[in-house]
Amino acid sequence: MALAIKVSEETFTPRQQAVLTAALDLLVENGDGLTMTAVARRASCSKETLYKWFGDRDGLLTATVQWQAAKVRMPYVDRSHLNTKALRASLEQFARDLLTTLIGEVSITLNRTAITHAAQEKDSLGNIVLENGPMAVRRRLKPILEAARDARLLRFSSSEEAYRTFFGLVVRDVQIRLLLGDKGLTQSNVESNIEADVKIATDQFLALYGAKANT
Amino acid sequence: MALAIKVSEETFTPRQQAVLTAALDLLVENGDGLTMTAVARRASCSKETLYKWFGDRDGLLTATVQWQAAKVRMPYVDRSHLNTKALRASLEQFARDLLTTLIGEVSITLNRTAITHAAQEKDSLGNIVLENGPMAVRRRLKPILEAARDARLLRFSSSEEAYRTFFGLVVRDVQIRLLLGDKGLTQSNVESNIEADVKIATDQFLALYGAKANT
DNA sequence: CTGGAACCGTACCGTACGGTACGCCTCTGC
DNA sequence: GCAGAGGCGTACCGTACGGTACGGTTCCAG
Repeated sequence: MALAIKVSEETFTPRQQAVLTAALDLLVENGDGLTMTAVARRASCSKETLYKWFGDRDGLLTATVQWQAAKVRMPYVDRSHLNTKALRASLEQFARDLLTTLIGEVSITLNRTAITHAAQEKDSLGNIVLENGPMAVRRRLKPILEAARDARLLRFSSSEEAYRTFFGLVVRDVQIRLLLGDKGLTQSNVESNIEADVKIATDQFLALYGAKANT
Repeated sequence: MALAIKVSEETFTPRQQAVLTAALDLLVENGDGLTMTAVARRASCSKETLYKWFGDRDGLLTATVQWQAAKVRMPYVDRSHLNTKALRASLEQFARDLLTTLIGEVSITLNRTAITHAAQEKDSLGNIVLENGPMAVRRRLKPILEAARDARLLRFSSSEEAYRTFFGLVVRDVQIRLLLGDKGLTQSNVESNIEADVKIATDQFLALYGAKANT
């Protein structure tokens, strides 16, 4: 419902961004404890303003998720002169950014919110998160993989399969465990192992798809 | 906070199971549309009975998740005479069961419910799902991997790392996409590819950890 | 100075839902 | 046959929250 907000083009005023920040903070702190009253109080604005700007609760939620999800950064990779070393570095950078992002509280919150939403025939939030998460990775990674294949650095028949393998090797069971609130997997705990995990995943990926002897 | 229901030992009466079935159905259909009134109506019982049996809404939810999650089946594997072929078959069976389970509507619903719950400092449901999902796989898979290592069929330094790699290779981005409600990934769509995906994942795992030449 | 737009704060309304109470029925043990 | 337990259906209560209305304040344009 609400207004179909196209945040992609729309620029939120600083005041509106402050409101969205408040909303996100509440989401992170409280999960779905996001009530309009709470947001209004936190942002020191009136509920009427919230409804005027965002239409309804769903609109506010959508704007918040959209606005935050768009902030996810993906590494740019120079595709012009790929060699074994540069490819490895690029892959490691991808893995590092992916892991760093998805163990962050913001990512966990956004994913949880979108999944909760998806549990009610509403897929809009899910699509936003998908588009800025896995699909963004795929869009950015595939061209690199294909360039590497053209440069005879990688071998695979389906770049889709290669991308999914990379994703699986990097993410493993980390994301689902974090989403489920696994206590044995604190954020700092994972964080300290990122570098090692990045290296393992990249090694494994190159072992599977590398054209030459691995490593 | 309800009664601490220990479903693990407790046997639900058929009538109670009928109620839990109704609750699960509502969860599957409606996500969080699970209201006490709806369950009572669907199960043709009184709300008073629900509260008597399950304490409160959370208790009913917990019982439902617990009861269903415990139904997840994991393949038993004969560890006595492992050889290359048997190992491959076992791994494929694991991959097949894992994929089949987690693309099912019940699994998706339980995971979504638990994640929604985890978004509110409540980790009980998350722990139940974790314990019967990823952790159950780990418990069952690790001994096999270690037996295979002892039999010189696999090589790895950490069975934990090997398990996680297997999990990642099998699950890839399928689960998160389903949880987020990705429309490009219908259940039947994935289902028809299970066999191929199982084979790919197993091949890849053996390529990485197999002691001899791969395949 | 004045009119109006934007917005804050708060009070208010309607509803949905968790939880309780109660009357009535059915089935079982004595 | 009868008492009591278990359970169904429904009415009811309290509250939390989405959404609206409105008075008061600030700020700007003319």
